[in-house]
Amino acid sequence: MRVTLPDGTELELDDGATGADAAAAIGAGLARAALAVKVDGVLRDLSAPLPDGARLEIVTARSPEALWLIRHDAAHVMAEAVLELYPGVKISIGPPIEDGFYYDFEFPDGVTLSEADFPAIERRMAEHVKAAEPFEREDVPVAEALERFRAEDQPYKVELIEDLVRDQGVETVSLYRNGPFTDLCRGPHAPTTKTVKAFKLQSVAGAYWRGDADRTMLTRVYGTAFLSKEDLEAHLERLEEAKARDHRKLGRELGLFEFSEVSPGMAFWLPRGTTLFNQLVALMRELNEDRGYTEVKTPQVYDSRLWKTSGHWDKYRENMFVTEAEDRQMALKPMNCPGHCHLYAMHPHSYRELPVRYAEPGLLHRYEPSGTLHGLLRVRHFVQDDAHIFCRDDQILDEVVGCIELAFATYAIFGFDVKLELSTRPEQRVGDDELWDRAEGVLRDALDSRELGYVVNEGDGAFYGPKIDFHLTDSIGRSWQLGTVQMDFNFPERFELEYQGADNQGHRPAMIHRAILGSFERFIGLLIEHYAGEFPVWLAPVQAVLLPISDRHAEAATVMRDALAAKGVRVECDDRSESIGRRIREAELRKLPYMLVVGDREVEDGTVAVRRHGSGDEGSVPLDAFAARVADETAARSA
RNA sequence: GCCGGGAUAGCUCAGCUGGUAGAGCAACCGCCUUGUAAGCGGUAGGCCAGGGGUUCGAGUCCCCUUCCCGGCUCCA
Repeated sequence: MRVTLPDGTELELDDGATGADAAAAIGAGLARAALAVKVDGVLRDLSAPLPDGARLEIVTARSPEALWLIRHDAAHVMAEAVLELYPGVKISIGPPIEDGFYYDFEFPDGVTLSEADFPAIERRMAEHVKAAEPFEREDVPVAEALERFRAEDQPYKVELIEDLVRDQGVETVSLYRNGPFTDLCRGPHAPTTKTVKAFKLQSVAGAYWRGDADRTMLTRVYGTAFLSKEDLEAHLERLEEAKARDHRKLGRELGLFEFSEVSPGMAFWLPRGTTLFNQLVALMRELNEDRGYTEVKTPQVYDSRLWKTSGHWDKYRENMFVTEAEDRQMALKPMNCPGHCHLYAMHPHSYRELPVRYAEPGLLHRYEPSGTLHGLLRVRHFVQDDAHIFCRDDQILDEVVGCIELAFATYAIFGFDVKLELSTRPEQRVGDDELWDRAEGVLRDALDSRELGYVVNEGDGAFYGPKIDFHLTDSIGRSWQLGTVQMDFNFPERFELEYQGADNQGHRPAMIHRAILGSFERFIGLLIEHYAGEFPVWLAPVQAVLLPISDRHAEAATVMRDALAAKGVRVECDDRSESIGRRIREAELRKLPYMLVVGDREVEDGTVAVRRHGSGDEGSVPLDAFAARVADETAARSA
């Protein structure tokens, strides 16, 4: 038999040869370094027989797949150690993930695991790694595997096998054994456990079996593994550095916002944070205005009647703050759409005026589960840069595409690299399937017309329509939704929205919900982490600070401050009797873009000595020139 | 909401197996009058998250509540 190597050369092998044989045929060094093979692009064990005519690639520590492989190995080694240290543990699944691996366990009653238990588990793992236990694959009939895991009292494995039989009709399953530990596993694995030299357990967490909140809560142990101790150390260091960018820490240090027990999940914005917030509101107003949106303002609290019309009372009430006044049931708005629909319906509309685009930086309240709150990234009180477009059928595609383009144009200002998701009809929904077919089709067409890549999240849409979401990851790799474009034929029906057509008849408009930043709160949280608190000039709450060298320069500096402020520069004057070194240090720590030192020379010449954050003294410039520079940078929203 | 872990001065954190709370920074008051990342001295500051219990005695042990952290489910 023969196989083809990545460089195109062909290799002649005995029939039944394995990946290991192939590696050995190429060279002894490669044979030693080989961890697995890729056969026609699929990762396989080194010990698996190769099919004739395969495209073959030897996977070594240098291959991109190597980390995935050894993290999977590490998960098995961890399960092995946990099973030994905690007899009676039930094992479920343990896959490699981005940056590491985890394994989900069910511990016996009364046993809880905490990070304090990690050293003992890690020690046991290290012993198994040192022993270089081979990973041995065995393909066994389903009946035998079931019998085995039933005998071992491993109900999760039994369930997994039963589901494989039911859903995929499998007749055999593969088991992997390392040392005394055997796991149901698709594989592949490295030849032995010895490649798992550099690993670390990181955290324990709860996780529902099969991600189902109605099922058992398992104990998930997260860890990571690398091919070398150096790589592991570097990774742990990166995590430490990421913590320094955490928006919750920077938000407090930079005096942007606070949280308090008296209002969980709702931010208190300090003056500087509010300035930042308002810059973004101004940006969105400008962008919206350029694209034909008109701003509206709608109420906070509505009679439950409105929420019954929209469907929120049925499908969304769990997430709403409900209250009572004058014997009426009222609720704070969790979304702006019903208010906007109601507003649209209050006046007749002609086909000539469509599309109607109502924008509103709308304050929303959502009663989010307590365990999900997370700094500014998940709150109960937030402002959405929301808009609703009411349009004719023939305008839908252009409008959806326009929203997508606005989103990309906006993210480009910040250098955000977003990922797209298309979410389709959920189980909890209003409207018939025909409307959903249409709505999902429009969104797909819009994405395809711009040749945009996206992943599909089946069943993840809003209860009134499918949506395109824009996602961004935070400093430690968690993904958060920013903007959204949602197609909706349901609300126009429920609110009986109409416009008068050229035929003088009433017609139903289509509706598009869209937010670009998503919420200002979440966006600012991500912005803080993105810039590590070093905001560009246009966003910086304080753009410059004047630093008079000594008390005798304070008056001149104060006059300069007022002059700059009059030209729109957000400026402070730090004339405390502290050393200039101290005041520069503090301004640097506050990450202020500009420090303006004023001494004898500057007072004399009407100049300031400009120091840019992070890059030192840039020399003196006339005060007016500095003001012009800041004005330019602010207007351009650059730098 | 669920699982696990936390909560000590404004901030970051000490406080061994129970014996009536400590540091650095910040703050405040002086002095210094300063040329590009910490000048010097002094003062004040805590119902140890809240509530119950065990104990002669609780920041320390137990229970409950609240909030926070890491995940899961859910979501902008």
